[in-house]
Amino acid sequence: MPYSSEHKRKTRERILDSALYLFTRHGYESITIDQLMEHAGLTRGAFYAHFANKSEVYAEAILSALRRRPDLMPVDGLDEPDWLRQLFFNYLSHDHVSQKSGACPLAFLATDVANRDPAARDAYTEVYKQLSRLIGDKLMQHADHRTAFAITAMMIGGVALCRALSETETVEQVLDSCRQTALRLLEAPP
Amino acid sequence: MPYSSEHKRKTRERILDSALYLFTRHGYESITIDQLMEHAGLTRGAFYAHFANKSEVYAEAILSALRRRPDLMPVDGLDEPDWLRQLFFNYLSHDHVSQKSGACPLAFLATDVANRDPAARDAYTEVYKQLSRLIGDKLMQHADHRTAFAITAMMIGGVALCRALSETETVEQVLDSCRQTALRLLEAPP
DNA sequence: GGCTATATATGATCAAGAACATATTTTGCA
DNA sequence: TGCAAAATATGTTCTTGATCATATATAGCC
Repeated sequence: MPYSSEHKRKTRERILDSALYLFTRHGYESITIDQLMEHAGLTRGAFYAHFANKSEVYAEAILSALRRRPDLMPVDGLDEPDWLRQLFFNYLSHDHVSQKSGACPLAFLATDVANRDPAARDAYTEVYKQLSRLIGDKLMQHADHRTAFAITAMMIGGVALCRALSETETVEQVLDSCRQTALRLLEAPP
Repeated sequence: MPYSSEHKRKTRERILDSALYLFTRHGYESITIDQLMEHAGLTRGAFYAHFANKSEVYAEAILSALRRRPDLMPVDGLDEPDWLRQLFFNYLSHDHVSQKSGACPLAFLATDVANRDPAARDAYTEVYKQLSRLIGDKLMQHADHRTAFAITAMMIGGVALCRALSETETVEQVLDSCRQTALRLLEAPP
Protein backbone atom coordinates (compact mmCIF):
# COMPACT_ATOMS: atom_id res chain seq x y z
CA MET A 1 0.00 0.00 0.00
CA PRO A 2 2.07 2.86 -1.29
CA TYR A 3 1.58 6.52 -0.45
CA SER A 4 0.87 7.03 3.24
CA SER A 5 -2.77 6.70 4.09
CA GLU A 6 -2.83 10.38 4.92
CA HIS A 7 -1.56 11.35 1.51
CA LYS A 8 -4.72 10.69 -0.43
CA ARG A 9 -6.91 12.32 2.17
CA LYS A 10 -4.82 15.46 2.15
CA THR A 11 -4.76 15.58 -1.62
CA ARG A 12 -8.52 15.27 -1.65
CA GLU A 13 -8.84 18.15 0.79
CA ARG A 14 -6.51 20.21 -1.34
CA ILE A 15 -8.70 19.58 -4.38
CA LEU A 16 -11.78 20.52 -2.38
CA ASP A 17 -10.13 23.73 -1.24
CA SER A 18 -9.41 24.62 -4.85
CA ALA A 19 -12.91 23.60 -5.87
CA LEU A 20 -14.58 25.83 -3.31
CA TYR A 21 -12.27 28.68 -4.24
CA LEU A 22 -12.86 28.37 -7.98
CA PHE A 23 -16.52 27.41 -8.04
CA THR A 24 -17.54 30.27 -5.76
CA ARG A 25 -15.61 32.69 -7.94
CA HIS A 26 -16.68 31.48 -11.35
CA GLY A 27 -19.59 29.08 -11.01
CA TYR A 28 -19.93 25.45 -11.94
CA GLU A 29 -19.95 25.63 -15.71
CA SER A 30 -17.08 28.03 -16.11
CA ILE A 31 -14.58 25.88 -14.26
CA THR A 32 -12.95 22.93 -16.00
CA ILE A 33 -11.41 19.86 -14.44
CA ASP A 34 -8.11 21.02 -15.92
CA GLN A 35 -8.32 24.40 -14.19
CA LEU A 36 -9.38 22.83 -10.94
CA MET A 37 -6.54 20.32 -10.86
CA GLU A 38 -3.97 22.81 -12.00
CA HIS A 39 -5.03 25.09 -9.17
CA ALA A 40 -4.54 22.17 -6.80
CA GLY A 41 -1.10 21.54 -8.27
CA LEU A 42 -2.06 18.33 -10.06
CA THR A 43 -3.27 17.25 -13.47
CA ARG A 44 -6.50 16.03 -14.92
CA GLY A 45 -5.79 12.35 -14.57
CA ALA A 46 -5.51 12.43 -10.79
CA PHE A 47 -8.98 13.81 -10.46
CA TYR A 48 -10.77 10.57 -11.11
CA ALA A 49 -8.93 8.82 -8.31
CA HIS A 50 -10.77 11.15 -5.93
CA PHE A 51 -14.14 11.92 -7.45
CA ALA A 52 -16.45 10.14 -9.86
CA ASN A 53 -17.22 13.26 -11.85
CA LYS A 54 -17.48 17.02 -11.80
CA SER A 55 -20.91 17.06 -10.15
CA GLU A 56 -19.59 15.14 -7.19
CA VAL A 57 -16.67 17.44 -6.47
CA TYR A 58 -19.04 20.39 -6.64
CA ALA A 59 -21.38 19.01 -4.01
CA GLU A 60 -18.47 17.93 -1.82
CA ALA A 61 -16.88 21.34 -2.10
CA ILE A 62 -20.03 22.98 -0.81
CA LEU A 63 -20.15 20.62 2.15
CA SER A 64 -16.46 21.16 2.81
CA ALA A 65 -17.23 24.76 3.75
CA LEU A 66 -18.62 23.40 7.00
CA ARG A 67 -15.30 21.84 7.93
CA ARG A 68 -13.31 24.97 7.35
CA ARG A 69 -12.75 27.71 9.86
CA PRO A 70 -14.17 30.47 7.72
CA ASP A 71 -12.64 33.89 7.99
CA LEU A 72 -16.20 35.07 8.30
CA MET A 73 -16.83 33.44 11.64
CA PRO A 74 -16.47 35.69 14.67
CA VAL A 75 -13.82 34.94 17.25
CA ASP A 76 -14.80 32.90 20.27
CA GLY A 77 -15.66 34.30 23.66
CA LEU A 78 -18.21 36.89 22.63
CA ASP A 79 -21.67 37.03 24.07
CA GLU A 80 -24.52 36.40 21.65
CA PRO A 81 -25.33 39.94 20.49
CA ASP A 82 -21.67 40.80 19.96
CA TRP A 83 -21.09 37.54 18.14
CA LEU A 84 -23.96 38.31 15.78
CA ARG A 85 -22.87 41.90 15.28
CA GLN A 86 -19.44 40.75 14.29
CA LEU A 87 -20.86 38.12 11.95
CA PHE A 88 -23.02 40.72 10.22
CA PHE A 89 -20.05 43.00 9.68
CA ASN A 90 -17.80 40.22 8.49
CA TYR A 91 -20.39 38.79 6.15
CA LEU A 92 -21.82 42.01 4.78
CA SER A 93 -18.42 43.44 3.93
CA HIS A 94 -16.49 44.44 0.87
CA ASP A 95 -13.86 41.88 1.70
CA HIS A 96 -16.44 39.14 1.51
CA VAL A 97 -18.03 40.41 -1.69
CA SER A 98 -14.64 40.76 -3.34
CA GLN A 99 -13.53 37.43 -1.85
CA LYS A 100 -10.55 38.81 0.00
CA SER A 101 -11.87 36.83 2.94
CA GLY A 102 -13.37 33.39 2.42
CA ALA A 103 -16.39 33.04 0.21
CA CYS A 104 -19.63 31.68 1.62
CA PRO A 105 -21.07 29.20 -0.90
CA LEU A 106 -24.58 30.11 0.20
CA ALA A 107 -24.15 33.61 -1.18
CA PHE A 108 -21.84 32.86 -4.06
CA LEU A 109 -23.61 29.82 -5.45
CA ALA A 110 -27.25 30.62 -4.71
CA THR A 111 -28.59 30.62 -8.25
CA ASP A 112 -25.79 28.40 -9.52
CA VAL A 113 -26.89 25.53 -7.29
CA ALA A 114 -30.49 25.83 -8.43
CA ASN A 115 -29.36 24.59 -11.85
CA ARG A 116 -27.42 21.62 -10.55
CA ASP A 117 -28.33 18.08 -9.57
CA PRO A 118 -30.01 16.99 -6.32
CA ALA A 119 -26.71 16.18 -4.61
CA ALA A 120 -25.57 19.77 -4.97
CA ARG A 121 -28.88 21.10 -3.72
CA ASP A 122 -28.83 18.74 -0.76
CA ALA A 123 -25.33 19.92 0.11
CA TYR A 124 -26.42 23.52 -0.16
CA THR A 125 -29.47 22.84 2.00
CA GLU A 126 -27.34 21.20 4.66
CA VAL A 127 -24.99 24.17 4.83
CA TYR A 128 -27.88 26.57 4.96
CA LYS A 129 -29.59 24.72 7.78
CA GLN A 130 -26.43 24.79 9.85
CA LEU A 131 -25.93 28.52 9.35
CA SER A 132 -29.54 29.43 10.06
CA ARG A 133 -29.61 27.20 13.11
CA LEU A 134 -26.43 28.77 14.42
CA ILE A 135 -27.85 32.24 13.99
CA GLY A 136 -31.21 31.18 15.36
CA ASP A 137 -29.58 29.86 18.53
CA LYS A 138 -27.58 33.03 19.07
CA LEU A 139 -30.71 35.03 18.53
CA MET A 140 -32.59 33.33 21.37
CA GLN A 141 -34.12 35.76 23.79
CA HIS A 142 -32.89 38.70 21.77
CA ALA A 143 -35.38 38.34 18.95
CA ASP A 144 -37.91 35.92 17.61
CA HIS A 145 -36.07 32.75 16.75
CA ARG A 146 -37.78 32.55 13.39
CA THR A 147 -36.32 35.90 12.37
CA ALA A 148 -33.08 34.00 11.75
CA PHE A 149 -34.37 32.86 8.35
CA ALA A 150 -35.04 36.39 7.22
CA ILE A 151 -31.70 37.62 8.49
CA THR A 152 -29.82 34.87 6.67
CA ALA A 153 -31.81 35.57 3.52
CA MET A 154 -30.85 39.22 3.76
CA MET A 155 -27.20 38.40 4.33
CA ILE A 156 -27.08 35.94 1.46
CA GLY A 157 -29.13 38.19 -0.80
CA GLY A 158 -27.08 41.26 0.04
CA VAL A 159 -23.79 39.62 -0.83
CA ALA A 160 -25.10 37.85 -3.93
CA LEU A 161 -26.63 41.10 -5.11
CA CYS A 162 -23.49 43.15 -4.54
CA ARG A 163 -21.41 40.69 -6.47
CA ALA A 164 -23.67 41.15 -9.48
CA LEU A 165 -23.81 44.95 -9.33
CA SER A 166 -21.44 47.00 -11.43
CA GLU A 167 -21.68 50.26 -9.50
CA THR A 168 -19.56 50.52 -6.38
CA GLU A 169 -21.76 53.28 -5.02
CA THR A 170 -24.80 51.05 -5.06
CA VAL A 171 -22.82 48.21 -3.52
CA GLU A 172 -21.93 50.54 -0.66
CA GLN A 173 -25.55 51.46 -0.09
CA VAL A 174 -26.75 47.88 -0.12
CA LEU A 175 -24.13 46.65 2.32
CA ASP A 176 -24.71 49.55 4.63
CA SER A 177 -28.46 49.16 4.58
CA CYS A 178 -28.27 45.43 5.24
CA ARG A 179 -25.87 45.87 8.14
CA GLN A 180 -28.04 48.52 9.76
CA THR A 181 -31.19 46.54 9.26
CA ALA A 182 -29.65 43.36 10.64
CA LEU A 183 -28.70 45.27 13.78
CA ARG A 184 -32.20 46.67 14.09
CA LEU A 185 -33.71 43.21 13.82
CA LEU A 186 -31.32 42.04 16.47
CA GLU A 187 -32.01 44.79 18.93
CA ALA A 188 -35.72 45.37 18.47
CA PRO A 189 -37.74 42.24 19.24
CA PRO A 190 -41.19 42.18 17.64
CA MET B 1 -38.47 46.06 -47.91
CA PRO B 2 -40.12 42.76 -47.18
CA TYR B 3 -41.66 41.71 -43.90
CA SER B 4 -43.69 44.45 -42.27
CA SER B 5 -41.57 46.77 -40.20
CA GLU B 6 -43.32 45.47 -37.14
CA HIS B 7 -42.46 41.89 -37.88
CA LYS B 8 -38.83 42.01 -36.90
CA ARG B 9 -39.51 43.97 -33.75
CA LYS B 10 -42.12 41.48 -32.64
CA THR B 11 -39.86 38.56 -33.43
CA ARG B 12 -37.13 40.16 -31.39
CA GLU B 13 -39.48 40.60 -28.46
CA ARG B 14 -40.54 36.99 -28.78
CA ILE B 15 -36.92 35.88 -28.63
CA LEU B 16 -36.38 38.09 -25.59
CA ASP B 17 -39.42 36.59 -23.90
CA SER B 18 -38.03 33.14 -24.47
CA ALA B 19 -34.60 34.25 -23.35
CA LEU B 20 -35.85 35.63 -20.05
CA TYR B 21 -37.96 32.54 -19.52
CA LEU B 22 -35.14 30.10 -20.23
CA PHE B 23 -32.21 31.97 -18.73
CA THR B 24 -33.99 32.56 -15.44
CA ARG B 25 -34.90 28.88 -15.28
CA HIS B 26 -31.60 27.35 -16.29
CA GLY B 27 -28.89 30.02 -16.24
CA TYR B 28 -26.71 31.35 -19.00
CA GLU B 29 -24.43 28.42 -19.69
CA SER B 30 -27.10 25.73 -19.72
CA ILE B 31 -29.14 27.32 -22.47
CA THR B 32 -28.08 26.94 -26.09
CA ILE B 33 -28.95 29.17 -29.01
CA ASP B 34 -30.77 26.19 -30.47
CA GLN B 35 -32.96 25.77 -27.42
CA LEU B 36 -33.64 29.47 -27.22
CA MET B 37 -34.71 29.77 -30.84
CA GLU B 38 -36.72 26.60 -30.78
CA HIS B 39 -38.59 27.93 -27.77
CA ALA B 40 -39.29 31.08 -29.75
CA GLY B 41 -40.51 29.00 -32.67
CA LEU B 42 -37.52 29.72 -34.92
CA THR B 43 -34.18 28.19 -35.77
CA ARG B 44 -30.59 28.97 -35.00
CA GLY B 45 -29.92 30.91 -38.15
CA ALA B 46 -32.49 33.59 -37.43
CA PHE B 47 -30.81 34.46 -34.17
CA TYR B 48 -27.95 36.37 -35.71
CA ALA B 49 -30.32 38.72 -37.52
CA HIS B 50 -31.37 39.99 -34.11
CA PHE B 51 -28.38 39.70 -31.81
CA ALA B 52 -24.63 39.72 -32.28
CA ASN B 53 -24.04 36.85 -29.88
CA LYS B 54 -25.30 34.99 -26.86
CA SER B 55 -23.96 37.55 -24.38
CA GLU B 56 -25.97 40.29 -25.99
CA VAL B 57 -29.30 38.50 -25.85
CA TYR B 58 -28.66 37.70 -22.21
CA ALA B 59 -28.14 41.33 -21.23
CA GLU B 60 -31.09 42.44 -23.35
CA ALA B 61 -33.31 39.82 -21.80
CA ILE B 62 -32.54 41.13 -18.34
CA LEU B 63 -33.39 44.67 -19.40
CA SER B 64 -36.56 43.47 -21.08
CA ALA B 65 -37.95 42.57 -17.68
CA LEU B 66 -38.46 46.30 -17.15
CA ARG B 67 -40.77 46.57 -20.15
CA ARG B 68 -42.99 43.70 -19.11
CA ARG B 69 -45.91 43.95 -16.79
CA PRO B 70 -44.68 41.42 -14.34
CA ASP B 71 -47.22 39.24 -12.62
CA LEU B 72 -45.37 40.20 -9.49
CA MET B 73 -46.37 43.85 -9.59
CA PRO B 74 -49.34 44.81 -7.43
CA VAL B 75 -52.48 46.14 -9.06
CA ASP B 76 -52.86 49.90 -9.34
CA GLY B 77 -54.86 52.06 -6.99
CA LEU B 78 -53.46 50.86 -3.70
CA ASP B 79 -51.99 53.19 -1.13
CA GLU B 80 -48.30 52.77 -0.41
CA PRO B 81 -48.38 50.35 2.51
CA ASP B 82 -50.90 48.09 0.81
CA TRP B 83 -48.95 48.21 -2.42
CA LEU B 84 -45.81 47.12 -0.62
CA ARG B 85 -47.60 44.42 1.34
CA GLN B 86 -48.94 42.97 -1.87
CA LEU B 87 -45.52 43.12 -3.51
CA PHE B 88 -43.96 41.27 -0.59
CA PHE B 89 -46.55 38.52 -0.81
CA ASN B 90 -46.33 38.22 -4.57
CA TYR B 91 -42.56 38.19 -4.58
CA LEU B 92 -41.95 35.98 -1.57
CA SER B 93 -44.35 33.30 -2.76
CA HIS B 94 -44.18 29.70 -3.88
CA ASP B 95 -45.54 30.69 -7.24
CA HIS B 96 -42.59 32.98 -7.76
CA VAL B 97 -40.01 30.48 -6.55
CA SER B 98 -41.49 27.76 -8.74
CA GLN B 99 -41.91 30.23 -11.59
CA LYS B 100 -45.63 29.78 -11.97
CA SER B 101 -45.77 33.54 -12.02
CA GLY B 102 -43.10 35.56 -13.82
CA ALA B 103 -39.50 35.21 -12.73
CA CYS B 104 -37.60 38.23 -11.45
CA PRO B 105 -34.12 38.18 -13.01
CA LEU B 106 -32.70 39.85 -9.91
CA ALA B 107 -33.49 36.80 -7.84
CA PHE B 108 -33.04 34.13 -10.47
CA LEU B 109 -29.81 35.36 -11.98
CA ALA B 110 -28.04 36.89 -8.99
CA THR B 111 -24.94 34.72 -8.96
CA ASP B 112 -25.27 33.86 -12.64
CA VAL B 113 -24.77 37.49 -13.65
CA ALA B 114 -21.70 37.84 -11.47
CA ASN B 115 -19.90 35.47 -13.86
CA ARG B 116 -20.93 37.29 -17.03
CA ASP B 117 -19.56 40.25 -18.94
CA PRO B 118 -19.98 43.93 -18.00
CA ALA B 119 -23.01 44.41 -20.26
CA ALA B 120 -24.94 41.80 -18.32
CA ARG B 121 -23.92 43.29 -15.00
CA ASP B 122 -24.87 46.77 -16.16
CA ALA B 123 -28.28 45.48 -17.21
CA TYR B 124 -28.72 43.78 -13.87
CA THR B 125 -27.67 46.93 -12.04
CA GLU B 126 -30.16 49.01 -13.99
CA VAL B 127 -33.02 46.68 -13.15
CA TYR B 128 -32.00 46.61 -9.53
CA LYS B 129 -31.86 50.37 -9.25
CA GLN B 130 -35.33 50.70 -10.67
CA LEU B 131 -36.77 48.17 -8.27
CA SER B 132 -35.06 49.58 -5.21
CA ARG B 133 -36.03 53.12 -6.18
CA LEU B 134 -39.64 52.06 -6.64
CA ILE B 135 -39.71 50.44 -3.23
CA GLY B 136 -37.83 53.33 -1.67
CA ASP B 137 -40.40 55.79 -2.96
CA LYS B 138 -43.32 53.78 -1.68
CA LEU B 139 -41.58 53.49 1.65
CA MET B 140 -41.35 57.27 2.15
CA GLN B 141 -42.69 58.38 5.49
CA HIS B 142 -43.44 54.82 6.51
CA ALA B 143 -39.87 53.83 7.12
CA ASP B 144 -36.37 55.03 6.54
CA HIS B 145 -35.91 55.39 2.81
CA ARG B 146 -32.59 53.60 2.96
CA THR B 147 -34.24 50.49 4.37
CA ALA B 148 -35.36 49.80 0.82
CA PHE B 149 -31.97 48.32 -0.02
CA ALA B 150 -32.14 45.84 2.81
CA ILE B 151 -35.70 44.88 1.98
CA THR B 152 -34.86 44.24 -1.66
CA ALA B 153 -31.81 42.24 -0.61
CA MET B 154 -34.01 40.13 1.62
CA MET B 155 -36.58 39.59 -1.12
CA ILE B 156 -33.95 38.67 -3.67
CA GLY B 157 -32.01 36.55 -1.23
CA GLY B 158 -35.11 34.80 0.03
CA VAL B 159 -36.24 33.75 -3.43
CA ALA B 160 -32.75 32.83 -4.65
CA LEU B 161 -32.21 30.79 -1.53
CA CYS B 162 -35.51 28.96 -1.76
CA ARG B 163 -34.83 28.01 -5.33
CA ALA B 164 -31.60 26.33 -4.27
CA LEU B 165 -33.03 24.48 -1.28
CA SER B 166 -34.18 20.89 -1.65
CA GLU B 167 -36.44 20.73 1.39
CA THR B 168 -39.92 22.16 1.00
CA GLU B 169 -40.27 22.55 4.75
CA THR B 170 -37.28 24.87 4.93
CA VAL B 171 -38.54 26.79 1.90
CA GLU B 172 -41.78 27.38 3.74
CA GLN B 173 -39.97 28.71 6.80
CA VAL B 174 -37.77 31.05 4.80
CA LEU B 175 -40.60 32.55 2.79
CA ASP B 176 -42.73 32.98 5.87
CA SER B 177 -39.95 34.57 7.88
CA CYS B 178 -39.06 36.99 5.06
CA ARG B 179 -42.67 38.04 4.59
CA GLN B 180 -43.17 38.68 8.28
CA THR B 181 -39.92 40.55 8.61
CA ALA B 182 -40.63 42.70 5.58
CA LEU B 183 -43.93 43.71 7.12
CA ARG B 184 -42.21 44.52 10.40
CA LEU B 185 -39.70 46.72 8.65
CA LEU B 186 -42.53 48.45 6.87
CA GLU B 187 -44.60 49.12 9.94
CA ALA B 188 -41.97 49.87 12.55
CA PRO B 189 -39.87 52.89 11.59
CA PRO B 190 -36.51 53.01 13.34
C1' DG C 1 16.84 -3.69 -3.82
C1' DG C 2 13.04 -5.24 -6.27
C1' DC C 3 7.71 -5.88 -6.16
C1' DT C 4 3.20 -4.13 -6.18
C1' DA C 5 -0.64 -1.34 -5.33
C1' DT C 6 -1.89 3.13 -5.77
C1' DA C 7 -1.50 7.90 -7.21
C1' DT C 8 -0.54 10.76 -10.86
C1' DA C 9 0.36 12.09 -15.79
C1' DT C 10 -0.42 11.96 -20.61
C1' DG C 11 -2.84 10.64 -24.78
C1' DA C 12 -7.28 9.75 -27.19
C1' DT C 13 -12.18 9.88 -27.91
C1' DC C 14 -16.40 11.91 -28.37
C1' DA C 15 -20.08 15.15 -27.96
C1' DA C 16 -21.77 19.72 -27.57
C1' DG C 17 -22.33 24.12 -29.02
C1' DA C 18 -21.12 28.94 -30.72
C1' DA C 19 -20.39 31.26 -34.76
C1' DC C 20 -20.23 31.64 -39.57
C1' DA C 21 -21.51 30.78 -44.59
C1' DT C 22 -24.59 29.70 -47.71
C1' DA C 23 -29.28 28.51 -49.30
C1' DT C 24 -34.14 29.29 -49.14
C1' DT C 25 -38.30 31.56 -48.07
C1' DT C 26 -41.16 35.54 -47.40
C1' DT C 27 -43.63 39.74 -48.74
C1' DG C 28 -43.83 44.67 -49.82
C1' DC C 29 -43.59 47.11 -53.97
C1' DA C 30 -42.96 48.31 -58.84
C1' DT D 1 -46.74 39.10 -61.64
C1' DG D 2 -42.10 39.15 -60.76
C1' DC D 3 -38.14 41.37 -58.23
C1' DA D 4 -35.32 42.34 -54.33
C1' DA D 5 -34.20 42.90 -49.69
C1' DA D 6 -34.71 41.14 -45.48
C1' DA D 7 -35.72 37.20 -42.47
C1' DT D 8 -35.22 32.58 -41.72
C1' DA D 9 -33.31 27.80 -42.38
C1' DT D 10 -29.73 24.55 -43.09
C1' DG D 11 -25.00 23.00 -43.63
C1' DT D 12 -20.19 23.48 -41.80
C1' DT D 13 -16.28 24.52 -39.08
C1' DC D 14 -13.76 24.72 -35.08
C1' DT D 15 -13.00 24.83 -30.29
C1' DT D 16 -13.67 23.24 -25.82
C1' DG D 17 -14.10 20.11 -22.29
C1' DA D 18 -15.62 15.76 -19.80
C1' DT D 19 -14.40 11.24 -19.54
C1' DC D 20 -11.84 7.18 -20.43
C1' DA D 21 -7.57 4.38 -21.37
C1' DT D 22 -3.15 3.76 -20.99
C1' DA D 23 1.52 4.88 -19.30
C1' DT D 24 4.60 6.34 -15.70
C1' DA D 25 6.07 7.50 -11.06
C1' DT D 26 5.88 6.82 -6.10
C1' DA D 27 6.73 4.57 -1.74
C1' DG D 28 5.48 1.00 1.64
C1' DC D 29 6.85 -3.83 2.32
C1' DC D 30 9.23 -8.25 1.74
